[in-house]
Parts: sequence; C-alpha cells; structure tokens
Amino acid sequence: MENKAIADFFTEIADILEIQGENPFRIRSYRNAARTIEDMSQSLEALVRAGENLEEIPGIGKSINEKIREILSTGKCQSLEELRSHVPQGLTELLKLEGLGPKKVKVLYDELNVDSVDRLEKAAQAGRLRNLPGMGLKTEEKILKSIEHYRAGMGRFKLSVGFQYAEALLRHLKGVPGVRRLDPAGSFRRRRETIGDLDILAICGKGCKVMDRFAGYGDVAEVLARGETKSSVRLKCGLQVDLRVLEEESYGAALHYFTGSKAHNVAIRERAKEKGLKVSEYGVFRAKDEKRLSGAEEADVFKAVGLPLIPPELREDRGEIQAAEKGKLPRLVEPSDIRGDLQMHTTASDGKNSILEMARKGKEMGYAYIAITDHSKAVRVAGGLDEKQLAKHLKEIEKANGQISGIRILKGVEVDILPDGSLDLKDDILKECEVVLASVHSRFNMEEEEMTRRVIKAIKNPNVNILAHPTGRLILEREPFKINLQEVIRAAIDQGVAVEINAYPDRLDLKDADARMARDMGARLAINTDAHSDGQLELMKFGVFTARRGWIEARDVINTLPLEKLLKVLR
DNA sequence: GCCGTTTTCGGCCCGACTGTTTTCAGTCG
Repeated sequence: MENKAIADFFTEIADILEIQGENPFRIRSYRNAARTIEDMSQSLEALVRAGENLEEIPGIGKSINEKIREILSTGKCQSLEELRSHVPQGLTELLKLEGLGPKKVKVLYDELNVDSVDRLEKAAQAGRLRNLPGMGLKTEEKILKSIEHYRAGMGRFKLSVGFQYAEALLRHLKGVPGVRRLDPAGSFRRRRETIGDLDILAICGKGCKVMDRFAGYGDVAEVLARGETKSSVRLKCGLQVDLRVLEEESYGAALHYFTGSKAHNVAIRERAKEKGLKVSEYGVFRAKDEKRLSGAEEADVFKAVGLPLIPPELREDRGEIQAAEKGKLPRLVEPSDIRGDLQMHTTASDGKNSILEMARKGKEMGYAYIAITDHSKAVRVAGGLDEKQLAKHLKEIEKANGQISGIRILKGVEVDILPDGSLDLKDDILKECEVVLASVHSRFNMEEEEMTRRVIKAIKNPNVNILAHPTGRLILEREPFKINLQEVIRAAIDQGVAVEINAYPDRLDLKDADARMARDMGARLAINTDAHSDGQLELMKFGVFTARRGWIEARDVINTLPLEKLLKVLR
C-alpha cells in the first residue's frame, strides 16, 4: 500500500474526531502522523517488511504504529470503521470547503441532516442556513461561493504558474510610490512544487496607495477582503493573493512567520518557549513581561532560538532545525553552480529550435556545455530518431561545434526504455554519444516489481549515463508510475548512472523528498531542463529549487562540474 | 496521541479576521 493511502486513514480519523469535538491535541497527533507519512520517501510497507521499528519515526508512537500495521495487513482500520459508524462519510468532505470547519459541519448535520456538498448547496439555496445558530445571511452566501470554488477544482497551482502571476503582480506593485520593500512569502518562497495561494509582504511609507493599487490590479476577479494592513483578492485564474503591509520593526518576524511551513513555525515557537521567549509574527519577545527583543530581520528569529538562518526551502520540519543546531545544514546548490544542461530537444525530434539556437541560448546563460538529446524512434509522436537518423544528427552536432565558440555541444540522445527493459537503439550508436539519457515513455501502468526490473535492466546497459524523469509523473495531472525507487537508485549507484531531477515545471521528477533520499543513499544527480525550445533553458531554476528542497549540494550534481571532469564522469 | 538532560504525567504555538454576537466562537494560516 502507498504511503499516501495510509496517511489518508489518519487524515480521516482526524477529520471525524474534529467534528466530534475531540481533544485538539489528539487530533493534531493524527494530522502530524499523516503529514509525516505522506512526506516520507521510503515506503512504510517496505519498512514494516524489513522489520523496522516505526516508533522511531517522530510523530509515530505506539497507537499509530499499531494502526499502520493493522492497515497494512487488513487494508482496514477498526477504529476508523467505528468512527465512521457515528459520522457519515460526506461530512469530512464538507471540511474541505473554505470557511467551513468542524463546528459548523456538525451543526449542519445535526440541524438539517446535511451530509454532502450537494445537500449543503440545496439547503443554502433554499435559505435554510441563515437561521442556524452562529450562521447568518453572509455565511450562507459564503458557503455557496465556496462550493462553486470547490467544484471548479481550483485547488493548487504549479509553482511555475505561480511565478508568472507573482512576477507580473510584483512589477505592478513595485512601481507604487512609498513601497519600500516587497517580498513573496508562503509556499511560493519555500519553492514547493505547487502553491495554494500567494502571500506578499510589504513595508510602505505613510499615505502609500499600495492597497488601492492591489485591489485595482487588472487581473483581479474579486476582492475578498480589503483592510489597512491586509487585503485578499482572487485573480481571474482562481489564484488567491494576500497582501500584508507591515511595520519595519516586525518585518523579519512576519517574513519568517508567513513563509512557514506551519510545522516549522510550530517547532520554532516551541523552541522559543523553552528559552523563555515568545515568537510571533510581530517579533521576538521575552515571555515574562512581553518585552520586545528583536524582529526586524528574519535572522533575528533564528538567532533568538540559537540557530543560523535556515533557507526557506528547508523549512518543513523535516530535520532542518536539528541540522541547524548541529551546524550541519547543507550548503544548498545555487542556480549559479550549474555549468550546463544535459537534456534538451531540437527540431530533429519534437523541439522548436535548432542545435545552434539551443547552443547560443546556453552560452547566453553562461553555460560551459549543453547536451543535445533528442528522442529515439520508439517515441513516434515526438518524431524520435532511428539509428541512421541519429548518426546523421550526431554529425550535425559536430558541425555545430565548429560554428560556435565558448560552449561545448555534447552529442547525446534520450533513448527509450522499452517495456522489457531493453533500449530502442543499438549499442553501436549509443557508444557514439557522449550523453545517453534513458527514460520510460510508455506502459506506465505496470506493476511495481515489473517496472522496477524494467528500469534496472535499462540502466545496466553500460552506455547509459543518466536515468531521466525516473517516476514519469506530471504534477497535478499524472501520478508517478509504480516503481521501487530505492532499488532503482541503488542500481544506479552501482552502475555509475546519475539520476535526474527533471526541471521541467510539469515534472520536477525526482521530486524533493525522493531527491533527498537519493542523495542520502549517495547517488549522483543531474538537473536538466528537458527544454523543447531555447527559452525553456531558463526553466533550470525550477530544478534547482527542487534540488534545494531535497537538501542537495553542488557536489551532488554532475552538471556543476567543469567540462573535463564531467566528461570523465560520463565515461 | 505523542513526547521527555528538569518530566512516564501533563503539557502540547500564536494571533487576526469574520460574522455573529452583546463579549465571543469558529476558522484560518
């Protein structure tokens, strides 16, 4: 069973307990466990099979350990079944609606027997909510809006989409007279692969019209709240954006607070409390008399609890605080560490630009090298090359090298891994390539064992240098295929094959947690854009973000090496 | 339910906003 499926059990338990008004800390335990399990890169099922003690995982104690084992062996959880018999299943879905929490859901069910989104909609339309205790006309309207939003499925946005909206909006706001500072925070700043909303913080002078300018932005569909220090809007695309205007003296504390993650903030605050301090978005205070100690800079918060500044990408409460304490934070890879890009396509297969155009763009980006890696013949829809066409294409690459200076164009190919694990080009031609990426583009629905065997067989081919987009997922669109990544990565290490972090924003594959596992196991990584046009070489930053979230350093990444060293590694 | 160089019991982060209220509960981040 997948970790996600196990985590869902605990989320549902927490939801039901919440509706029943149970002890909030008990509920938090279940939520923490669900989050921990979902974020883990190792499979719980495998850990149990290997006889590991799950209670060593923070947040998992005796009770949850037992439940996990029960779920794995029976596919069910008796206490959840018991809870479900008291609370209909539709109620937990209602919690997903904005503005509806456990208390209101309980009232709706007790008073009106509402146990589904549909029934709630009908009740609201009939005006039956406004007379319930604690609700009124506005609640009724808000619920109808939430239902509309929920149905539209406008949940999360890819980080790259968030970037487009954020950059345009920030440009719009920066021009406002009196704006002194402007920073996006939240999951956007932590560079999560998807964002739910966008938080922007600002420092402004007196009489600054930034709130007016914000509410009047051309892309705004709806103003949700409009105040002196906080406003919220929903853009036409559905993305909610919050703007907060802050005082200079508390800006750092606010930036820390609004960057999150929530779990990281909780851990920092607990730590502050142990030291007799209180940390809030307004600053660092002495607990006994509320005396303000600091808060203007983000580093103040960390300093107060005896830590160095932790990069936003690591703030997920996944060990970063412990690492910081021991002075063992990784020196995360930076975009400027990247010396080349080892996956891209040209007009020879499904790309939009020529070899030389890609090289010119690579040079403009300051790269020492790029690899041209068009598709192989199995990927027909992408115009993949057969042996003969590839041989000709490699000659073209050689020729292009003579037509540009200051950057080396490496001869490469993205060869397809066939369902039986063989490669769809002959070894003779693969030998001619300096960079061979192998990847899966078909038969995604195999069972885990078969897929694992397939990929391992492919990377055992001595011509393969890089395993490209190892799980085949498309963010918000396609689940990763089933594969035992640990085994695959172990094989890659044995074979000297690098594992890719595909920077294409729809992929980000390996994802952050998997990349971290690969690094911990000792794998070499490659961060490549998979660009299909010259402009897409700029997408490298998204791969670097993912790598940073995976605790990866420059030395873990082969395309941070100078050309000569890279060629040695590839051989 | 989890956790522990002060603790195996008694804690468990903190504040704002909204809409409903005559002083606050519910929700959110």
